[in-house]
Amino acid sequence: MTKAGRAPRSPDVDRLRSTLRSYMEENGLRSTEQRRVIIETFLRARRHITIDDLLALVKEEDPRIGYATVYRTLKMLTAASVANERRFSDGYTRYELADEDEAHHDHLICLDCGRIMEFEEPQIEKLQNRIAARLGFQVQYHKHELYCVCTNAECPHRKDRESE
Amino acid sequence: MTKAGRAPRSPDVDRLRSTLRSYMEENGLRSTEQRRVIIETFLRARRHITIDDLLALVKEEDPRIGYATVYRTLKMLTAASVANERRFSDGYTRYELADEDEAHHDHLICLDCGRIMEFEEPQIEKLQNRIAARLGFQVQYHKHELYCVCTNAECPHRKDRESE
DNA sequence: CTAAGTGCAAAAAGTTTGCATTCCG
DNA sequence: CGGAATGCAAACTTTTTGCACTTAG
Repeated sequence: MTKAGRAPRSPDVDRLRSTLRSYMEENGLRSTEQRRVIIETFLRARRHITIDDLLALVKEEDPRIGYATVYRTLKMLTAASVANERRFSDGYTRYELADEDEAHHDHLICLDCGRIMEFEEPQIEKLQNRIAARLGFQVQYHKHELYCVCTNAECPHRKDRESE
Repeated sequence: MTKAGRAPRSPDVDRLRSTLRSYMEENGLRSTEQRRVIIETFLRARRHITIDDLLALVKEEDPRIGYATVYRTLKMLTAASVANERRFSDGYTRYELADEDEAHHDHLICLDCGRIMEFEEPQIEKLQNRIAARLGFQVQYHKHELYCVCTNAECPHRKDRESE
């Protein structure tokens, strides 16, 4: 439950910044005004943001920044292991900070309102590793998504459900 | 384990045919030569086939059948709950027969050779339902995919792994 | 007959890239 | 300065659709 809903400001941000700094240095990448704005906005943004949504936020700060720069910056963050790409079933690629337990959390997607929540369940991790081992495999990464409807009648997000 | 690898010819095919027949009747849909070829080919094909691959098989039988017809026929099968669409991380939409336990199996994808295997683990089902309930949700459907590498050195499919 | 289905080619929708220009280091 | 980064627009990739023609019922 602790991770449900909006993730708290991650304490990892500092670590991520320094990871990124190293990555950029090692690869001779430059720190530009656009990248700074995009990265700061991304660090502040909600998790699982799409390029379009991030671009909109970025444009509030500097309207001249274009889609391609946001796109390329997110790719850079991904390459630096500071961000992770996620593809849910809505056709968009979404990005999230690659914080510490990134490898261990999964997602619950609300079919009513599109909210995306996170959960962790070590027991499921164990079971899936066991299954893979039994079949002769080792899990490199996984995807576990629960597409749900809200059971709380008072949920303010609940909507468009008269059709049942 | 019993479901690993190629699924056995499902005994559900008869049931699916009749489901489809009803669906088409109820909706005033017609049985055409193209649809018959596409459907028979699909029923015979391996699971998780892409439109392109199915089209190739279909063209062996009748080269004049086009992509759009295969596309629309698979959409029809999906609407009739005879097939299910699956999107893995390779950019293609894949289709599988919606057999009995379709709702309960998940997938293991081999990163070495792209093979897709199935597994079932009722305990994971239970755990995920419990998690959703705790957060105030009910699972409608889910996606659980394990992206793995093969641990069997003799695996004939194993390849392109010298780079580690 | 006529509404449904087909095949083609064009439109969408998202992602990726080429290139002239700008700018960091 | 020189190579890296940017912004635009064009190219791609895969899915979806419009339309004139064909055909099942």
